[in-house]
Amino acid sequence: MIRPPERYTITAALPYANGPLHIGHLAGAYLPADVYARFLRLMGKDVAFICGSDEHGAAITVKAKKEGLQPQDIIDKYHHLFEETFAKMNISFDIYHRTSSPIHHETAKEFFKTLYDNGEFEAIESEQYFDEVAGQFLADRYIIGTCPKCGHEEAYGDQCENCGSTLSPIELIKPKSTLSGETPVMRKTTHWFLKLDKHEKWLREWLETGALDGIGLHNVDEWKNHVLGQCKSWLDGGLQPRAMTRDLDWGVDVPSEIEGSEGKKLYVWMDAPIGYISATRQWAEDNGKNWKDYWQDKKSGIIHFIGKDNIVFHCIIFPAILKAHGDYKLPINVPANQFMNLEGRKISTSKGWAVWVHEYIQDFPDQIDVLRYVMIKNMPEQKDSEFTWRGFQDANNNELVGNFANFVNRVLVLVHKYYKGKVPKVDEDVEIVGSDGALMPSFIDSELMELFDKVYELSNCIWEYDFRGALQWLMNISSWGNQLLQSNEPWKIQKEEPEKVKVVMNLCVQIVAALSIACRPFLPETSEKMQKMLNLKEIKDHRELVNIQNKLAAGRYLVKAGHVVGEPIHLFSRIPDEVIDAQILKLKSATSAMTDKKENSPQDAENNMIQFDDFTKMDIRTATITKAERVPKADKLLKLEVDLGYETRTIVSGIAEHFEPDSVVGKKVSVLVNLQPRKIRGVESKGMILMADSNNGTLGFVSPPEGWENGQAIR
RNA sequence: GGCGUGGUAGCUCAGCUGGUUAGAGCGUCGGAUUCAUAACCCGGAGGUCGGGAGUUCAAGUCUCCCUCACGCCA
Repeated sequence: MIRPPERYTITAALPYANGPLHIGHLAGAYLPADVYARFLRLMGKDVAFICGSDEHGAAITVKAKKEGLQPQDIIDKYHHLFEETFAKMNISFDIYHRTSSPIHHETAKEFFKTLYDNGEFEAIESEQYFDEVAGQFLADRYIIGTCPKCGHEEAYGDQCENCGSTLSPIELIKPKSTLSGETPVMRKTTHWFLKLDKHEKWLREWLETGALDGIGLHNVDEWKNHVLGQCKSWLDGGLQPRAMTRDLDWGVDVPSEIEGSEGKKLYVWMDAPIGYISATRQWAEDNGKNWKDYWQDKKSGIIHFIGKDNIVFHCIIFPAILKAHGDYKLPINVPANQFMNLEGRKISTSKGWAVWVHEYIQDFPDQIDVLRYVMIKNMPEQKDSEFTWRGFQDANNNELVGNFANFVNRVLVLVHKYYKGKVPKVDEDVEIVGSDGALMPSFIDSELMELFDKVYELSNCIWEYDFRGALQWLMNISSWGNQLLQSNEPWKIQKEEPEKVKVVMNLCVQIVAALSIACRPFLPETSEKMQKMLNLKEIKDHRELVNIQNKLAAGRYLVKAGHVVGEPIHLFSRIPDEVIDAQILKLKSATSAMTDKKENSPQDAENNMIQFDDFTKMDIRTATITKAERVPKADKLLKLEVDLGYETRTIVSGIAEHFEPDSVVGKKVSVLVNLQPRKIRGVESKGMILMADSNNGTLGFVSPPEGWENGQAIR
């Protein structure tokens, strides 16, 4: 018998700080972790919910180089974007930390040193490609060359995108460094390898039985199939020593006390998961807690929420590291989610096929809970799942508006109408119609038991990481409320049977009150609104769900008779077709823009030669912007008037996200004047303003020198 | 290529250790209703469970082969 923990350490995968978050990230790790953490708090548990930015590694250095920035600039940009995005999505981290912080470097180094001292490492020398111009060793993906299998000339060191075969850098014909363009040379390097093979035996026992040295630590039945399957597959293949260091210039240093540490950094899978620990330390320091309680105490349970691509690292490598250190507890579960697809295709950052969370927040600022709802409803818990904008619209309009918000609204409206907002006192012996229909008489106490059962079922689903199931119970409760109203029809019997109506309405108020707490793990903002609407005291996220279950089980009411509820407001509103159409359009134009960009990269420019005549066909003129206004219902478009000297004309330009209308009036610009006119959002655009596009998404006008006349030819 | 996970109604998904007419939500069709954001409520139609073979008195649920998707590894 394994005792449930008293204290929980909940971690969500550290997002890598080199690009924004999309909905797949939310559905995969952050929302399930948040639902669980919020639920645990409502169940009265001690919770540390930990996350932070993963800020090291070659990809960040390379991105910085490409954009002419420092790595620090990149990580700051994304760290702050992540922080803001999570805050707005109401992900309730106790701390959102970062691996570039001193406390993390210190913790990670200490960890490495301990493992080193414990003799867990083995130094192995190997040869790797080295870029002599850039002065560094090259990660596999920063080497390109000709694929030995299909002859594709731009295969990466780890994979050929043309034929899909996996490669090693040594196989590439004519390898080239993507950093300098030079041919790299082989050079010897030494790294420290974790002797994973040594840990195979106990890992197998632990993963297969949930026990370590015969002592049960967790129940394997609670682990997901695909997680165990993946781990078993690794174990069956035999574990090999694995490098825990890299030749990099951006990361946590190998402790200087160790001989040969110069230029070596910790491997990301040593670095990032320790980020969970260092974040906990920081949080404990800030809040007067003892961090060891959350990582080393028997009464604590560690749970890692991650996506399926991270399974072996969290179930094998990190546990091995923790055990090798000696002081740490192992996770009691790693409920990895699968992936979320978008409109029938895989989400792809490079192809622009994604819904960015920060953009959603901009486009739907008052509908944060709607995204949370739809993400949880379609959470890829057991298999890859699917997000569609139509599905999003349907779920909002039919389930959140039609079922949930509608029930809450009709209850409050009726309570105001019949009792001026005062919850009526009831005679418990008055019979009402049960939700099963006209022939099933019932009483309020048995219906309150029914409410208890439903809330209990919902809780149970969450304990089992079945968040979709839990969400269905939530909707089941409000649907049941709608049925109760429908079968009793207060609006028909209020005159003849006011006592019966009192019972029905009182019951419905209890249901709404229960919903306001039960919905909180999923829909925190809605919970808040409902509490205010009901005039109940603020939720402190401590034991509220336990309390209502106790009350209901004891046959007590959640809201007392005589309590006055506030005015009803609409919790959700319908989303019209146009809004959805616009999102679908945005998605499609983002992908095609991405494809265009790729085709027009400088490397490709040589292959896309045009003739001189092609150029002379273009009539480009100097001009001045005389008027500018936003195009209604279009985020990106400005309607401009430009003075060409010989005439003024209207041009619609997609620069509204970069410039305020007022700021562009008077600007000297270059205009392509003989472009085929086109109607954009109902406005005829005659010509195009030339813009310079930087890589980091800013635009600048291509302007003639100061004092130049309008209408002059540019050639 | 090897391994893992999955392929169930139009859509999104549940179906534990094999056992009565395979479930839910949404959509659809029909009906009823007006307290409510044309929301709600009731009812019907619709799957033989990716394909094939096998084990069994009995298979979506076990075995084998094939196939498709995704992931991990080489």
